[in-house]
Amino acid sequence: MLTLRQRSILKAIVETYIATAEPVGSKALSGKYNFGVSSATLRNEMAELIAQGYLEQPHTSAGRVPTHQGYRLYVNELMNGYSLTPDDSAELKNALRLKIARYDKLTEELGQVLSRLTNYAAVAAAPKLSSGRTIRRIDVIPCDGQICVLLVVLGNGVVRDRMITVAEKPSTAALYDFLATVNGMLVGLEPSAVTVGHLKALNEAARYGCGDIMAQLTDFLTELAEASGEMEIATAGEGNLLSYPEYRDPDKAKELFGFLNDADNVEWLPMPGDAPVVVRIGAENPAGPLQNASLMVTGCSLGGGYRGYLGIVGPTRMDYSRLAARLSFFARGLSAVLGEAVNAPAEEDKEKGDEEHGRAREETT
Amino acid sequence: MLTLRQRSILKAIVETYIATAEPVGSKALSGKYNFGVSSATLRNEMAELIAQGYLEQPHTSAGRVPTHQGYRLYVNELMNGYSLTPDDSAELKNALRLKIARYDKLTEELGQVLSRLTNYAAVAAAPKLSSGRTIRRIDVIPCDGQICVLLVVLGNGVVRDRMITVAEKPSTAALYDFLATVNGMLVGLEPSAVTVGHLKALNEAARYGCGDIMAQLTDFLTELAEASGEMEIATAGEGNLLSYPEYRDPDKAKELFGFLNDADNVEWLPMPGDAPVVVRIGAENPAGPLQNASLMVTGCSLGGGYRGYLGIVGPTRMDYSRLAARLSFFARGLSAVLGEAVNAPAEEDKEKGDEEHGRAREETT
DNA sequence: TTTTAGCACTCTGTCTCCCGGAGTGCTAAT
DNA sequence: ATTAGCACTCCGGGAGACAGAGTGCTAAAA
Repeated sequence: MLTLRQRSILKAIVETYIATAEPVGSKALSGKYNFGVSSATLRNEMAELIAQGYLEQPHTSAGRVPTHQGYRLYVNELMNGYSLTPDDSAELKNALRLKIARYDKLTEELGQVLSRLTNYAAVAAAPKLSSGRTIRRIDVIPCDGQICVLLVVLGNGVVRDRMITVAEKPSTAALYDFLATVNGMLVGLEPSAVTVGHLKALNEAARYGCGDIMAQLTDFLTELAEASGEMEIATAGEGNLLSYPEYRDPDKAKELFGFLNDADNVEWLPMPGDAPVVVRIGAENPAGPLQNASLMVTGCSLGGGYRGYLGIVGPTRMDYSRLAARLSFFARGLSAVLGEAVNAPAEEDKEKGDEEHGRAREETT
Repeated sequence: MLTLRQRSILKAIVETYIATAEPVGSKALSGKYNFGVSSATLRNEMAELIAQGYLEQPHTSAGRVPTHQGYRLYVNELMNGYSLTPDDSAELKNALRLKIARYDKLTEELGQVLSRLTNYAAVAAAPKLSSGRTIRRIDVIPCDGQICVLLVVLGNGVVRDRMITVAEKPSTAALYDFLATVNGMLVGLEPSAVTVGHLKALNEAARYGCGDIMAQLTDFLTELAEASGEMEIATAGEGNLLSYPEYRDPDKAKELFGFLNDADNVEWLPMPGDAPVVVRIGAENPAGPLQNASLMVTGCSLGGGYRGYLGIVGPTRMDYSRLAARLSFFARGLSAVLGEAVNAPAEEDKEKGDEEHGRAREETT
């Protein structure tokens, strides 16, 4: 229902608005781009675009601003795939040399890197470590005094530990027996698959001063089981948003900051299955404070079949094309690095697809 | 050199300025407090306070604002010890029921709690886990495929782990021998005390396919040794600052945010030995972006002889008295909880000193 | 029928001016 | 030493003026 010319006008408007943050008028537009038509014609076309809901006017006699719908059309059909410049990809690749020594700080570190890379607020999410992994080994290591360490090693090299205190230390032999029993029964199960029956049986085996340990192990396993399937989410770089005129009002900024920092709430983060990059523009977001912000999210493989998610939060007036390209490139690079850490595959197909990272998949509406 | 009356006038000015964020004039002051003197006299005294550097005027014919020096005197000598209300202490105690299941997220979680509790930006610092602890046990746990997990258990129940990949898996027996040798040689040492000699000797012992593991263990130990003595630092709740008029200018806010989030830099955080609460006001801070902010820091015991630090960052116009009280109470409570987790002492002396948390120790100048 | 030129109109943002209010410094009287 | 009084200063907010950018509409041109 939009003519070709209308589409290219919309595209031009979105792009200049993204660049300037100011309503764009017909004259300025016809000066910058060369449509071969006069500003009057542009005005007529813009009027039509307003009628169809792609643009709006802050007030009569102001320039035009894209609506959510306008951005959406832009993202879905209009915007160019962005070619990363050599500088871009060098920068991104460089950022990928991050240390992932500590798996449990992965989300935080990724968030920080990503926010620095994009100059927006970033979000990173990964399944909690125990999620869906089977128990490989349970161990108890006595330390100083009454302290012991409980260790649960899960699939893919994930280790969870917990410090406990015991009333009295079991003998080495008793501990050995205890561990043999426990491991015999629980290895191979997921924490969530440990039943009351298992625990009861183990409790009986836990004589000779291991009862105390058993109780705390039960707690620990329960906790691991409960964390299964949950996502851990970290945000970073909120401060970057203060640069953008949209967030110069500290109250707005504060609202969004507060929302992003409320780590308990993950509902707002889409977790795309296979779309390269999911974009949610303004009102498309379910959560209130995001309704005048935009969110871009992409998934990445964390190795071992686990998926993490990387995203960017910013004003609706975002450089979607460029950011989608960077986000997607970064996520793919990360997948390669993490996949490599686990599966050690050959990796040198990185160069081949640099151009076509830019196209974002439309959000299912 | 200040008369008693001047001191109480300064006190009144600081307190009303803290409450209102607006320059306080002689008339308003004489209306609110009852000094038994007229506003003219107040003016004379205020002029003297300006001459001595405790106050300043944004411009002629405006009210007065405390200088850093004024705040300093207030904090050192003028302010009342703040009595926590029952609500206060209930709230604080409640916050102490936080989960400290994951020692390695301690700083982040504490920072978040503290910022929520105070409505300022908060900072928490703790020594990196490996700092100064001896090796209790080293273990290697084979997982799926070529993945193994390297475990190093340190004193006080601190566990560090690392995922590694090996070219080929050693046999169970070889691994057993290898671990026996490694543990025999390294247990009881601090990671930083492991010498090249040790490693060389171990390398020779690492036959039967364990060479790969040994190399990665060496890396890991080196890393642990290097982290010794370093502090880990986390900030949280920067967004809270946006509420205060001092940070309504997004550029100011951004500068401070950026600074606080630069985790590499810890120079700016004082780590008091025994002072209840250290206060650094404005220009007393070494770091640029903090020079028009204030910082309150207190230490707390993390158990096992380790000390962490908790702090608050905000505008110089802070409610020092109240915050010092809360900070100190929180830190003491935390010390009790963490001390208990490690040493399990009796703890019920908590109630006794609620009144005198408020007095902050002067910064050594 | 589509495009364009022209024109009158509207709205914003900025600048200036103005004024009330709060506060000061000084002087003279208490 | 204190106070009352007074003239002066400065900020902040509101009213008015104005330039600039942009619009909608109409009538002419293609």
